[in-house]
Amino acid sequence: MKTYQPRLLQDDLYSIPIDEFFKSAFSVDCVIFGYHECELKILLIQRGTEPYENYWALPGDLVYPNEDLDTAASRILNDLTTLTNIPIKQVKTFGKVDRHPLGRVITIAYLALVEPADLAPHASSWASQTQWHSMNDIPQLAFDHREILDVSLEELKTRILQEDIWHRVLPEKFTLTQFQEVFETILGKAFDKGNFRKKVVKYKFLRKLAEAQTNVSHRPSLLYTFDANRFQEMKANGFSFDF
Amino acid sequence: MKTYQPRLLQDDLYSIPIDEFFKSAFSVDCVIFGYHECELKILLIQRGTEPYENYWALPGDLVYPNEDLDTAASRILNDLTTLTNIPIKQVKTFGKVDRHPLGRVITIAYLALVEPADLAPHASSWASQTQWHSMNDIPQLAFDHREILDVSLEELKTRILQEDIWHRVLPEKFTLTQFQEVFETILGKAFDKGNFRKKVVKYKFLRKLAEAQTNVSHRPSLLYTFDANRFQEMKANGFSFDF
DNA sequence: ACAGTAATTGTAAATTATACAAAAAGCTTT
DNA sequence: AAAGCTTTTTGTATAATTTACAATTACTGT
Repeated sequence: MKTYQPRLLQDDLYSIPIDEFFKSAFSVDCVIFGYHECELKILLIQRGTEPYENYWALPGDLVYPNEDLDTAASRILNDLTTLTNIPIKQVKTFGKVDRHPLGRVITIAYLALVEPADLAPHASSWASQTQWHSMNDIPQLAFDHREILDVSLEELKTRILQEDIWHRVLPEKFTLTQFQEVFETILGKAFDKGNFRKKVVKYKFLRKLAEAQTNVSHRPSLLYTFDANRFQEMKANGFSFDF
Repeated sequence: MKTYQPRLLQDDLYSIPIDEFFKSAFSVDCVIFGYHECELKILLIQRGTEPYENYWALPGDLVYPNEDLDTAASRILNDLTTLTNIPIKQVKTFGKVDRHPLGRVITIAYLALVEPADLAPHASSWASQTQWHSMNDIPQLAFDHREILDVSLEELKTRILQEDIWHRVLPEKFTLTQFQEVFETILGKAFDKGNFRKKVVKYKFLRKLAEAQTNVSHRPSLLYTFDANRFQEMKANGFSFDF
């Protein structure tokens, strides 16, 4: 039988039949955060089968033998939300030996931030249900999903400063207050309104429109749009918010 | 035969025997950067077997069935350098379907920064040789290792600002100029000496000693040590250099 | 018209960054 | 021993940015 000779070791102590190495699987777990009106949520499914039956869990699936990892992540997100073209990016791989009761399964976590209102209401024609949970009230989770969620939240805090993922959770035309609220909610801290506004306006990728809010019982706010091109240019030069 | 029913799909189109999923393997590739006197290097091995025989490659190995990912990374680093207790952290997982000619193998990249002089000279009792290469002169690499290296270099630039990995490439007692050179080399840009010094001194985790350099043909520099406790405290509060 | 509310603009003080220049402390050369 | 060379170390004047507020504005509802 052909054996796998570890390339880095000098003796034969650890010779293991190569087949033993090709008995693993990997899954992708999607950490799908939702933001709506100052609340951060997380999309969870309730498992319909063992192991961890009835537990809440991050939506995930095994990766098909001929499927790229990134493709698998997009597929799962799409199956679950019907959303397409959502940027979804790798966070980290979790690979403890005993993390999965059924065998050696490592999982690659992916992260996305979406607007919950964009989701097609998902009739659960299969056993497990899908539900948004507030980040302030997370049930016990299956596997090591709590750890994955914690790590991903930290990653979200980093990404929101570097990428334009906040764009997806705001309407096409938005106020600077709405913009500020996204950052306050996700980063978990408040900013001085006047100073925050001056800081972001000077970057020039938020473009002031001629329109204003209507039907608000106070001074109406001017509306802004996002100039994605300008942002990409700045990102290419290493731009990042320093909140 | 038992089949794996993808949890997220509503029909049976994709039912695949579950065995098909457990035919993958994963490897760990170590991106070991070395810094010495204003030069950044990378540790490569020359492969002694197919595929990619004779190509230079990042040192890596398949992960044993009962081995944690982090453990595998430390093992490989230790086999190669005899170094222990080096912090080595995950960068990213690379999982294109066709990245490995022998089957479905995804690889998890890990990163470390070490002082080349610390390495026990490694008699190559096995076919492939191990060698430091300047980052300015990288040969063609096996698999997708060039991409892995590029991503890891970017990650190194981020980590050097947030973690104390620079500590390992400096002697116990070092000058502020040496300290500055590490950052200049890795980030690839120069800083004003006076201003750089003032900025880092005010953080208080570099402690001035009563000693100075000797036998230098110019004003001798005062020596500093690193106060790791103070740094950890600051890191816990979100500290990061803003060079 | 007036009160209530949040948006927007303004500003003074404090802090930090930047670009240099000057002084200091060794060795080396004359 | 003095003068020169080199790099460290400290200083400084200016510009730029941050911060904490205050003042003003523009709507709705009474």
